[in-house]
Amino acid sequence: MQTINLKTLASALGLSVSTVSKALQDSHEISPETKQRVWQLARELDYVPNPHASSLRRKRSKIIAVVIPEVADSFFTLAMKGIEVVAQQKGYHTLIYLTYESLTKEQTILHDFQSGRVDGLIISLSGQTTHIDHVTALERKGIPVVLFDRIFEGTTLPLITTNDLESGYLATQHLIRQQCRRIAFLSVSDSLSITRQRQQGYLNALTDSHLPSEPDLMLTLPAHAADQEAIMTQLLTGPKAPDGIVASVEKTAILTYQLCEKLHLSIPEQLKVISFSNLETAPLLNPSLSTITQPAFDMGEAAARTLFGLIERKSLRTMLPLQCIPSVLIPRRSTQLLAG
Amino acid sequence: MQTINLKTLASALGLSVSTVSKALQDSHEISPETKQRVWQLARELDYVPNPHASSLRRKRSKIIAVVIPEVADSFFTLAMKGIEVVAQQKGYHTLIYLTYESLTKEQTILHDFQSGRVDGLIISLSGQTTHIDHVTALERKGIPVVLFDRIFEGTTLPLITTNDLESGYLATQHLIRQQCRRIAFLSVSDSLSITRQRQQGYLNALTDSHLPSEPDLMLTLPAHAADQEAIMTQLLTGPKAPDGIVASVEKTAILTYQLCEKLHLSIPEQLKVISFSNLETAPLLNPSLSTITQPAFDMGEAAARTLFGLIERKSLRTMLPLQCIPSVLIPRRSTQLLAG
DNA sequence: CTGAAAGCGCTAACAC
DNA sequence: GTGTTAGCGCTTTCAG
Repeated sequence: MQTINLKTLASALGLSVSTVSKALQDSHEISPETKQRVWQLARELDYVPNPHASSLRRKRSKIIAVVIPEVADSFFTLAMKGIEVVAQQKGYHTLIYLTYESLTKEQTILHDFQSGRVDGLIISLSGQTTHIDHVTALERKGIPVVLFDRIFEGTTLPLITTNDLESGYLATQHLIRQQCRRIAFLSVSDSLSITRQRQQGYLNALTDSHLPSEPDLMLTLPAHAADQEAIMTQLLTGPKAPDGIVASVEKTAILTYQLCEKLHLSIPEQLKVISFSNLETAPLLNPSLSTITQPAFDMGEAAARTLFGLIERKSLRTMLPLQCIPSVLIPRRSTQLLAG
Repeated sequence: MQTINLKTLASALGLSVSTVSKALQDSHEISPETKQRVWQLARELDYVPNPHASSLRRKRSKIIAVVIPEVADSFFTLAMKGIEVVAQQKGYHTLIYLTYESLTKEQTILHDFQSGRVDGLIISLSGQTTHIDHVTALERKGIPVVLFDRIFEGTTLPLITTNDLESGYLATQHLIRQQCRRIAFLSVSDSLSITRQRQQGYLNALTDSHLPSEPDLMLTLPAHAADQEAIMTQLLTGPKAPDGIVASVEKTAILTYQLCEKLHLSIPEQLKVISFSNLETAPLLNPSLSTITQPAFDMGEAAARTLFGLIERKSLRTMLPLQCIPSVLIPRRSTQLLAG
């Protein structure tokens, strides 16, 4: 089976390659009749243009890259979908990369993009990422980048976030109103801006309610599952155990639930829990989990739209305002105040 | 900033382009000294090869495509991760496409791959897909394809599945042993082979236990959420309501839970539920959900390994045996038999 | 061991 | 309105 390309079409039609090329692109310089002939034959022979040749020549690939730390989290799954919807609509293809929270991997992946492999990048930073030289390097090479969710503070790159500081505040305030007095804050990385924001919100809420902040109650869990469990057990069973938990990451809330079951601690009686989460099953958990629900899909969509904005009219690279799409607090049974 | 390519390197080193190219590929025809010089300069100037040029010339792209119906399901999220791990390890890039259960979209996406955009494809078919001409067309053009999870019966394409028939049987048998007598089977598509397999397992189990199969108890839910709810409510509140449910798709189990809460039906007292699912939170639901847990990650990994096997030694395209990775039944409270 | 040359398939000046 | 030409950046014969 001979692969069919512009040359095939051209000679079959007695036209030049360039005429066929222009006809297929519906160029105004080609007569309607010729276009018709070209289109028809192309359809008959099922011509599919070679994207590598086109990308090489045009110096743009119609491909974007999405780089995220993990996918086992409902947030990223939803965000990815938001991105994919827009990309498909725009006729772009989407390369996906997971960094597994590793800065090295992130750097390697991004470095490759110097080559012109992709026309733009949407990235949520790894938990290890403490500087973004590898990201700004791309920007400088003219490859548009949009940071979303796990952004980096103090950069002029376009950012899509949610109101992490405020949400951290509201989550904590909610627990305080439910009469918690010893509130723990759980995270998995302390280098991330979203974690710091959420934690700052937590601290602000404590301050505003004249509650002390105790370092022992602010836990950054290690990567390894066994260690996580040990540390958490220590927290929950210690003499100064908390009566409320703000889980800044879905995973830590799940861990809390698991341990509470194991340790026979009852939620919300002995411990109230609220989590940043997009779990569809949050209302169905035992007990149903109070959440700060992030607009994951919308954030993905916004990131993609912003990126295509930059790709399509690179010229006017005006400073884009930070786009902040608010999260919502949904109280459920896990933070319910019980009579008695 | 001038983009640096082979020509840049070559002239800077006083070598020819082809020598530099070969050196970078560590070809044996190049002297060690020359290689050293080339490598060093390449590193200094931060040379990154242009993949489009390379793909065009070599006629392979080092890119694979993953086409799946949805991503909002924990199965596909995990499977994707399994694929990505292998791809990254093999130095391949991964394009991701969602079909949103649409055959048309699936066809459009696959048609584009005729162009040589990707070196191989891993696909789980859309719910609408009733023939796979568009898939075999790729195979015939020499592009390896692996079907996973939602496969098509009666094809010689390599297949990665789990034991759907047996699992359907076991799930149903489990409910029967828990003294259910009117067991419903919920699905979202009846054209899919996995659905048919699971349903056949369900039917076999009924037969083996001398229970009648009632058409009214086999529900294929429509795509639209509102309709789903109406139909399910009718099922659950009707005069011939079931006392057990086999949910062949995670989504339908979640729906069942939601409606039971709304309708004040208690699980497992009035209704027992078991679901095909990979929900991490299944043990934490209220009540904890009995599941048939599919080896999602392993299936993704197996699919990717199989694909790379085909890509890397296309020649020996021996008939690959169907790979079946078994699921496991995990009984939890939602099917518990209660005293009294 | 190194280099010259051809060309992958497509696009974009620039002629005519 | 159509064709000619010259590459995009890389790989790969084939000479030397």
